[in-house]
Amino acid sequence: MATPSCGKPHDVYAAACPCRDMLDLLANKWSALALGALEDGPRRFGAIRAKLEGVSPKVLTATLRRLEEHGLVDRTVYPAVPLHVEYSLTPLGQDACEPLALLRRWVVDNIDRFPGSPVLSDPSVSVGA
Amino acid sequence: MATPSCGKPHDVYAAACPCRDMLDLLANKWSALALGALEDGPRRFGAIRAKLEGVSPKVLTATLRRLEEHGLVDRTVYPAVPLHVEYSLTPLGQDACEPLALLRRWVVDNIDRFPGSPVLSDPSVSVGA
DNA sequence: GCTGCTGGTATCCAAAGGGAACTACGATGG
DNA sequence: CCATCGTAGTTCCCTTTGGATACCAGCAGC
Repeated sequence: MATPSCGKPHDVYAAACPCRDMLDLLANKWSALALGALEDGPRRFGAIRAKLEGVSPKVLTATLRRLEEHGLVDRTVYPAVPLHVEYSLTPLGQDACEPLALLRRWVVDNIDRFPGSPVLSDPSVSVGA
Repeated sequence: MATPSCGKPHDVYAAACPCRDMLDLLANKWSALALGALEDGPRRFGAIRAKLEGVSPKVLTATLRRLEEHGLVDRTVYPAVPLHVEYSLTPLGQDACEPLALLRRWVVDNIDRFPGSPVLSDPSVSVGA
């Protein structure tokens, strides 16, 4: 159990607990995807951008910087000729990937159960064809 | 493994996949907290609001409506005198709680590893005393 | 000197988040 | 009769974040 220095147990439901900020950081679409993109090893900005389809460079930069600030990713610049920047997970970031990977996976595995998926209501579409 | 009816595997990294929307819904601070607040059974609006310290009624309403729309929670109105509204998890919502609970728990368990936690840099505070 | 590659900023606009006050409803009660 | 309370929101306004597009810097090669 968390043994906080503040003398009371950490609780994501408490507004003042730093947990709240961490949850806000991790419980975020782009953070969850970006960390997942680094699971297989370091990646360059362009590669992450390509993997996270639809992310704008501004938002991706902001997301990565925020993750870096909180010690979840490392940013390494190789000042070679075409400039080369690599992002990688810190040990903490790797650990954080586990629950996020489970969440991403749960979504993928259960998406067809959601109402509103055009999928469910139309048996005529070729299933698994 | 997800066997999507669309013929190709679902992928949260694909911009066009409905998974993206689901991830956006679940990978959200207030959604994660609100679903967790309903894990122990139905709760009333006021109770949820009290548990999720710091949430404004506007945002809570929006969050719950969005979860309801996507079939994760049920909203039941008891038109008694003082008006009574209960929110509860659907089976899908209950399932979604598992990965979210793991995430919340990971945050609580690992918060002290984060740099920037005032905690780490000050051994004078009684840790686990 | 122009193009291309890489890794971003700058700019602008729309959407979401957040705080505080206000509404509707009927019971209760002075 | 009017005021007050409790519940569950809604409305307003402002700030923050997200998102799309355009542009910039440094250097290789042509």
